[in-house]
Amino acid sequence: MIARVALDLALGKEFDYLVPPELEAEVEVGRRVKVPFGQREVLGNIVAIPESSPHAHLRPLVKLLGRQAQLTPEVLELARWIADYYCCPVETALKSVLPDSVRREQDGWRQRLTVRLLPVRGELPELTQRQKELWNILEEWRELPLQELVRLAGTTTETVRRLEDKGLLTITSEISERDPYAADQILPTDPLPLNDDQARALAAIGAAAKPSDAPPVFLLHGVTGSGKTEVYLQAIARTLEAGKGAIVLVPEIALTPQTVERFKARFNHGALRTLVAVFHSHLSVGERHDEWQKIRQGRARIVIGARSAIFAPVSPLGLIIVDEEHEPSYKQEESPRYHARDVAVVRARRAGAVVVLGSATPSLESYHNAKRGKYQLLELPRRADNAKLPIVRVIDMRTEARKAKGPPVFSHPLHEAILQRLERREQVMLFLNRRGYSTSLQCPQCGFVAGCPNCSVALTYHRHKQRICCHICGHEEVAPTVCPEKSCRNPAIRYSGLGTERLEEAIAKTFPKARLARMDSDTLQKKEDYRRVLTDFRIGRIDILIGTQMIAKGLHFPNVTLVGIIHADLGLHLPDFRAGERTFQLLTQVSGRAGRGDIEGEVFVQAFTPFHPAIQYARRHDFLGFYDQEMEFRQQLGYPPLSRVALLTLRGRNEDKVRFSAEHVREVVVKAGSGIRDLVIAGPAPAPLLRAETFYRYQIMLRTQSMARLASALGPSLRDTTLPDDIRITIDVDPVNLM
DNA sequence: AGCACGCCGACT
DNA sequence: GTCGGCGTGCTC
Repeated sequence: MIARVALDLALGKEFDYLVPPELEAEVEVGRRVKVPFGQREVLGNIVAIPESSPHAHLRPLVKLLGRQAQLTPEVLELARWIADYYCCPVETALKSVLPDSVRREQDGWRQRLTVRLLPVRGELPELTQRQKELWNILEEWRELPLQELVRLAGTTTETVRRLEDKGLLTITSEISERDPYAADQILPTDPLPLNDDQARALAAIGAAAKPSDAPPVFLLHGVTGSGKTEVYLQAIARTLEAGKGAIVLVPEIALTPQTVERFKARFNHGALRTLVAVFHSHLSVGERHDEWQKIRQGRARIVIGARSAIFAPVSPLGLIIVDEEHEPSYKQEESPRYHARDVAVVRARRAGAVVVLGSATPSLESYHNAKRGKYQLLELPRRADNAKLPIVRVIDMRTEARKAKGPPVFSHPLHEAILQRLERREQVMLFLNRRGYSTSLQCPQCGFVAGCPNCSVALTYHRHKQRICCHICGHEEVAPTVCPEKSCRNPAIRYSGLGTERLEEAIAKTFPKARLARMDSDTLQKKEDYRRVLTDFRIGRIDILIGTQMIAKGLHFPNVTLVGIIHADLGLHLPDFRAGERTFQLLTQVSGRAGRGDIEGEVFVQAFTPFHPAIQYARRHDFLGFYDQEMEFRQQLGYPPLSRVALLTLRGRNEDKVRFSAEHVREVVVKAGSGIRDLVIAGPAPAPLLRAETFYRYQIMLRTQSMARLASALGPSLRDTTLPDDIRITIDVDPVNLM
């Protein structure tokens, strides 16, 4: 018997081993193994059991790990698809598909000494005072961890051992499952009544769950607060009733205890009682192992987690939900560079499962698929509590700048609105997607700009630290007080461009009585900080919350009636064809923070290009209008979703060498893609950020409608291309970040 | 990935 | 004479 093994080394090659006769019965595809490899031993996964091997001399495998195949056939196939489509070795795909916690050689279970009461035959023997107390406690519990018993009885393990010697109890080592949510008190909840739109969506999803050969992908387009989660919960309930499991993907930042609790509360109790497994980056290795095993063993049938939860071994799988499907965090920015939303669609199709992609601002890709009938569109156009969408006012900062001497931090109307909220004891959120004090430091006399020595960006001034910092590589230096240019030394160096630190200062100066908090990665060093600030804000200990990205998503505070977007066009002019889409999404999401509950919200959008479509359509809450307009632009330039993109990036420390290698790679691509009619090859060109972390980068952008074909041609031919060893190449299929 | 093999320069 | 630098090639 032969086992074909993909080793835990990205060699892009599988190796065959003999199966020792005594292991033949246990060997199966997907199982982890330890095998000899040259002078050492390495771990890997059995990926096939072939009849014969092209190799004459096979060595026997050392041992099998675990009790059953860690990779289900379904997940293994998914890894193969990822390797093919995202152009990486299968081993690299396998690395993402199986969590580290279940790849290890030693068993991942936590063993604990457990004390169990034994039946007493006849008379109870003579016991000391301490022993008697211990006995009484154990009689009540019958079985409990040794540590626990010792704590309760206030004695030492020695006393317990004495009782063991007398034959009154046994001490055994047993698996004890870790529960990251053990401390939480979760009260059960019942399904909520649905409004007509929700009921219609649920009915469509439910009808699709009936066995069929091609269950549809639904795009659930629901405005912020339209009650998408309740639809998810009830759709999951129906999936469980049909005897199948579900995977729920949420963006990492939305994976808060509240989100998890909402799912646990519904399914940990009642007739459909099932365990809910949770995956997120803050779990320990051990917790992750136990959560994974819960699913693998079928004790948990619902998984909620971030990107990598799409690989959870749920079987049979009936439903996949991808909440906030437009979120860029679903794209993994290292190899394998997969997009969890797209993997979800592929996995569901193969498993015969239903997919629900939910968003208030769907990605153009998904909405386009819905429009051309590839996905089925479900709409939730109203807020579930019938609250109105906030009024959005766009403020032209050009005229504001003309009125003042230079651009003000906040406009007159926003100033007035903040004053009014403070008087009414309502809360305000101010959003500015840029941290630090000012974005650049410039000498007006000689033109000097403080730039990063490692990256092609200006250094950001951080006033609190009195340093200038690079937001790409982390380089820092002391902020100069005079122009550093030797021949200049001008003391009047100028700081320009607004960051959250300066916004906070300006607010503090203008509204001295208001209680402020700033949330960005500079103020939040620990994750408790995040929770603490949000709690303070929720209970009204803060009047004005200032923040970057991180306050934009998913948070809801009923007393927030005003949201100010300080610089709406910040991201609009980035060299990225999705700049408009991102801005539209961000403005819509941030606006959604205003006015839940019974008070109508108001949003002020400050912009220097107030008539830009991304801003105007967001102002009118008009997704469809934005979509049509943006699609026209994408069409003209042949960008996604009308084509698909693959981005090749070469990086190295010598710019000429990088450029030269990129030219060479272009030739390789021309050859590999010769069979693809609509292939457009652009570049090589310097990356938008030419230098990052001391590396020069050049890019080649490929566009085609047949990405699967291109990818499977590209992967092997680029792997066969030899480049200088100080030049690295990455292939990003369906890139989300073009920088 | 990591380890051996191999072929040239410095040194107890 | 031996120790060790890291280029090249191989591992079923």
